[in-house]
Amino acid sequence: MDKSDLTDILEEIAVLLELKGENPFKARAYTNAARSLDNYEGDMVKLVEEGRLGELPGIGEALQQKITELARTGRLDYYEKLRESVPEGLLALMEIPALGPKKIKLLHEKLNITSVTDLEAACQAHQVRELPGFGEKTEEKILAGIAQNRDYARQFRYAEAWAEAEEIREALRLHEAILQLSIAGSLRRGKEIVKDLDFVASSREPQEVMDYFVSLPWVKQVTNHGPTKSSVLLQSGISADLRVVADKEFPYALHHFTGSKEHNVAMRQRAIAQGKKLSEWGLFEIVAGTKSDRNENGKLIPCRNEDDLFEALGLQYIPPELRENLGEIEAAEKREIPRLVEWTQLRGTFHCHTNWSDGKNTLAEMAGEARELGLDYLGIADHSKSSFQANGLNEERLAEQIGMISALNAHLDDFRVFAGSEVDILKDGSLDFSDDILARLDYVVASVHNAMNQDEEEMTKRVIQAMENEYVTMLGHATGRLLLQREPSKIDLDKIIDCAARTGTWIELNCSSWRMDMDWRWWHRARDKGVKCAINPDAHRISQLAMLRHGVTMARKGWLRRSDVINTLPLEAMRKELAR
DNA sequence: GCCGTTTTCGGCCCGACTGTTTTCAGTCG
Repeated sequence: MDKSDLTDILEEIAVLLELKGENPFKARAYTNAARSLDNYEGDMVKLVEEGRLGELPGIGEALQQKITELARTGRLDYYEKLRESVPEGLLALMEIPALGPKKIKLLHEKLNITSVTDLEAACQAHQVRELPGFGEKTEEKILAGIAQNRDYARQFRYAEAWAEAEEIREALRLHEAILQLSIAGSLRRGKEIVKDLDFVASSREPQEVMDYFVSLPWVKQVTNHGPTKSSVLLQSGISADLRVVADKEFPYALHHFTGSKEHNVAMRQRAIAQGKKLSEWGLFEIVAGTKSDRNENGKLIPCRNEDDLFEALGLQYIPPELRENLGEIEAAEKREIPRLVEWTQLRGTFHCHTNWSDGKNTLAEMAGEARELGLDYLGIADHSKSSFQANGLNEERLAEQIGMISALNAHLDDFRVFAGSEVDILKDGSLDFSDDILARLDYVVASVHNAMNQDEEEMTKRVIQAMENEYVTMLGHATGRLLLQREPSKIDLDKIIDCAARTGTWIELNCSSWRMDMDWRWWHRARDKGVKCAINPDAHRISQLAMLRHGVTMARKGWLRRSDVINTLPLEAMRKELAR
């Protein structure tokens, strides 16, 4: 049983306990333990065998026993009994908005509902509205929720959500009652998948701003319309929240609504430990002797911006991308938050396609656009012959393209096009071109495009073999995932990272909106082993070169500095690097 | 179920909004 199976079970136990009406803090203990395990980067099996699970935060004696039983036998008696005591269909009801453990429990007890189908029928028969705490509106909300979930549990890729959020932000900016405004939430943190758009604004006329927000042209439906907080469903299917506060409250609100939830919990606990209280309304000094009355906030510690807020808690500023409670608070305390890479530091990029294979634009057009973006060099890496579905180049066409590129370079001053290839890593780990062909290129991206369902061992071996080839400059899209569409291939990224460190092979951060691969969660580890990152847009048309900006966001989320990203090298240094 | 420079018992982050009530529980983020 691997770690993710284990944490899934712990999280399920938490939900089951809630549904049974157990002590909610007990349920939370299971959630906390799951997260703690998830964050542990070492060898979990070893930890279990050595009986050192208890060293992880949030894992005490009882959970240590349960996790050990699960890890060793793949089963847990406690869990199985718990499952038997709760009808299976009830778990699915948790996905329906407006329904939580309490209401589900009541539905089950009073109407004997055990599935979404039961619930839908009961709503249609108007039985649900008769229950205490329910009513006509709740019934309608449940029916709408069931329909929407059926439609698809809507999630959105970062780049698409960002584009929409920018439009709305620009529209909001036009409103003269808005003083400060920012995108917040998981989007501001650079999560590769988001569920909604969050905005925070400050104003003296919050009601006006609320009314303006819910009447924006992209709004399909208003789901919440309060005096300081509103939620809408947009035409695109994504929902958006706006919170308005007074100007002096803006930094606290921005921090709060940027999250993550886990980061906020840790920050609040830190505040409490210092005799302070942190909420979306402010950071307060709790005056000694006063009763901890809910409405008694204490003395506000003034902060002009988020920098001040972190400083007031004895922390270095933490960029939004790092706020996942994955060590950033500890680092900030020691003043060890690195200076993260910035978009303007990128000097070029490598993995781009043209109309020679499956791209839409010509060599010259791609080069022109890259120059327009302020880059000094662009690498072309069209597909190799085995990718016939993508019109991959054979040896002759590749030779011809190399010629074209040097001709193009001849009348480009202070810009350079590098000739490369995205060479298929074949099923057996060999490459699609022979070494003497690869030797003629400026660089080589090696990628897997077929037989993506190999088992982990085979896939890992296959990719490592390719990376060991001396002509392979970098590994393309390490797992082959397509966000919200195709799961990543099974591959041991720890071994891939070790191999990259050993062979000096770069690993790509493919920032196509569908990929964002290798995932940000692995870069910190790669960085610490000295592996270089190449941020590449995998652009198939000129407009996709702009994805580089989002690639930098993901690199930042992976704690990467300028020196970790190879394509921050200026042209001359890059020429030498490639020659090496 | 976890945890402890006030605590080994009694806390556990905190507040807005909705829909139901007629002062508040449940849900959500």
